[in-house]
Amino acid sequence: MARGVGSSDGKRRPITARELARMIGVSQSAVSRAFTPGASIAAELRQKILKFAEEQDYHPNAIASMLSKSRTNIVGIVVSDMSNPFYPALIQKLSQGLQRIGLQSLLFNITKGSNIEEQLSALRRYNVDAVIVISATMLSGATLHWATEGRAAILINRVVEDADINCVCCDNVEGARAIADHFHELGRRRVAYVSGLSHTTTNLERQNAFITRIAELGMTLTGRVDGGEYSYEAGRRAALEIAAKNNADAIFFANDILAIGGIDALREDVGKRVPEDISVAGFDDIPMASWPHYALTTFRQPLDEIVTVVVGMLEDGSCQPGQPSSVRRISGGLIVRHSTGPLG
Amino acid sequence: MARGVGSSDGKRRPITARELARMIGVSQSAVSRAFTPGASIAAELRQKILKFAEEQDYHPNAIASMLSKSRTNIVGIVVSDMSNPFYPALIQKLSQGLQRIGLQSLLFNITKGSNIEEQLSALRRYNVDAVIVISATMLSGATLHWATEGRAAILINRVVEDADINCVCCDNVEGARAIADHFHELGRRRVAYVSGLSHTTTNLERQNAFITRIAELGMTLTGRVDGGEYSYEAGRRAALEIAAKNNADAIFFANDILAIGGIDALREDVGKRVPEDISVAGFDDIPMASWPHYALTTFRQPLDEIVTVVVGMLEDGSCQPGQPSSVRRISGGLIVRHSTGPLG
DNA sequence: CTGAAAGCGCTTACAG
DNA sequence: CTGAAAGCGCTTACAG
Repeated sequence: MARGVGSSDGKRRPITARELARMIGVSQSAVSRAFTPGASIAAELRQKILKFAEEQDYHPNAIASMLSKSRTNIVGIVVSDMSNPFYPALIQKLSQGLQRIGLQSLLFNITKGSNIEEQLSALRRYNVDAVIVISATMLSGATLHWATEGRAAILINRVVEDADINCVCCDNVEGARAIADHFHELGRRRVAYVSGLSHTTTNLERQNAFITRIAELGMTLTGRVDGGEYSYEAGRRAALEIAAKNNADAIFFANDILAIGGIDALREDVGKRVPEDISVAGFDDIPMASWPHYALTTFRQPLDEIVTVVVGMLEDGSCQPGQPSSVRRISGGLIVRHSTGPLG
Repeated sequence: MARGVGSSDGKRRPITARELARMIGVSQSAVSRAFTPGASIAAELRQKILKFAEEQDYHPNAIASMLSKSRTNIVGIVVSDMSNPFYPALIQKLSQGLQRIGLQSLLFNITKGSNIEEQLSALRRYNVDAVIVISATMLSGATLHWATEGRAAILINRVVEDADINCVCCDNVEGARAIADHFHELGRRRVAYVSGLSHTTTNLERQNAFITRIAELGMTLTGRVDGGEYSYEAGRRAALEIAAKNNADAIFFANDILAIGGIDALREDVGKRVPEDISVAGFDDIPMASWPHYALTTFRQPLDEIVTVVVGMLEDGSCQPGQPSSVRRISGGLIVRHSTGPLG
């Protein structure tokens, strides 16, 4: 076998509990108990052992612990698209939230094309305690089931109502309605909608709520384009398409990165003024949305609350396989900026 | 103990090698060998076992394997700042590169303020095979040594020449000189420099090379500001400071996200034209650098090559503790865009 | 090539 | 409260 990571040259083996126990003259069980909160061990013995451990730089081997407790304290985080700036922010907050309750994050970056089950096989072999799926797209229902069966699982920003699975999701209906209402108040009447991936639940919820609401308000849907992905480039292409075919005076993009691409296309490629000629709104409130050139009106996804709910479910065990699954909708908030100013 | 992730309710225990072996009527060793590439086992036996395994949905338990091989196939990735869009892109490519050679990524998101060694303690307890440190900042030399001692380690974009540690880094000197040369060709003569964190090696290299080069070229350094962090907001603040005090006709920002903030401040807050009044260049080539409003001239960090080199070092074992450490400089490339157009 | 057995370093009933 | 011992599910010399 090739050398490479893990070959043993140069690595000093760390000291074990048994060795430490022998040095102190206690049993190995005692050492284990000293490191187990709530274990039945005399306070002084624990102190003594911890002191020696410190001196000898002993740390319990987590791998051995995993094996005997059949619990890893590892959460698998399944992601597919870090190019949408919304995800890095979420992942960062999430992994920090998990760290706070003693859970580590094992990152699974799935890519289109290659065999996804193969990419996720480590999820099962490593016996992660829980799976958090952030990639709204990419995973079919079957793969999702396969990847999460028999273990705690939470989907973020993807909803599967029928299947027995936990979902934590921004309130897309609330958000899409808020955008529609906002367009209406601004006097916009010919609106268009741009989706990222039309079949995703995130999109369906936003799209249906938006279209329903504009109909209620007596506005016209002048165009609907599917970008094919949630990206800056897709937003540009979609905006061009809408500008070419429709006379929309407002566009709601399914998320911010699409909207930002859209604004650039409208201004740079088509020569439209945003917002004077056409209002643009997005969804998420990524950092770039507040950059002055875009000043994008958007519906904020409450990252902190989402993370709090997810971490809470992991902490209280309510996402365990035995438990009834739930769909948690987290309320967001409309952020009005310049991209939806008055007609000019 | 509280319920929570890992409590056993509802989880079916997966089948073990011993159970599978009994079903087939072979030894447990045989099952293990069937799953070990290169193990001495008859081809037919292996096929038979793999077939049964498939049927019974048996997968070797990676935790047990880790314990007996004392090798985890896990790489700890230490990150501190995912808000700079350069890092998500790097992490994504890196984790995919690692996955390709069978390594999983355990993410460590360290945060200012709290105890870093505590946050990194899992790095040791989990016995990761290797540590990749991406956070240029945050880690003191001592912490770095503590976190990586005795195991394979690679620093990305941070260089510690004296310590015995592996570094993979974009050629900052090449990049900073290229920017200086480019400013000079454009006829700019009064240049300023903005750092993110002045004490980081990344900054020192870029700054020193830049300042040295402009001196060689007979240009004047009219200002130097430290942003205090690599962020959009810091870039804005720094640009304002420079605009207020100096009459610079070009600014080199230590990275793109600073430069983008700088452009916005110059245009929105100070009313300067970029590039007609002042040229702006950055470093990294993040996606936003190519957005038309910024069209930022920058020095591209070759992400793919960096990842290739890192993965290669992990694969061939050259980053093992026993091996001599090395500093690998990866060559980048100047990307000229509109932000450094001719004087207007 | 194959199996029995020791061992990886913990946890945790069990008995005292 | 404490220790001896079985067990977590693999890997891998060792003997055949």
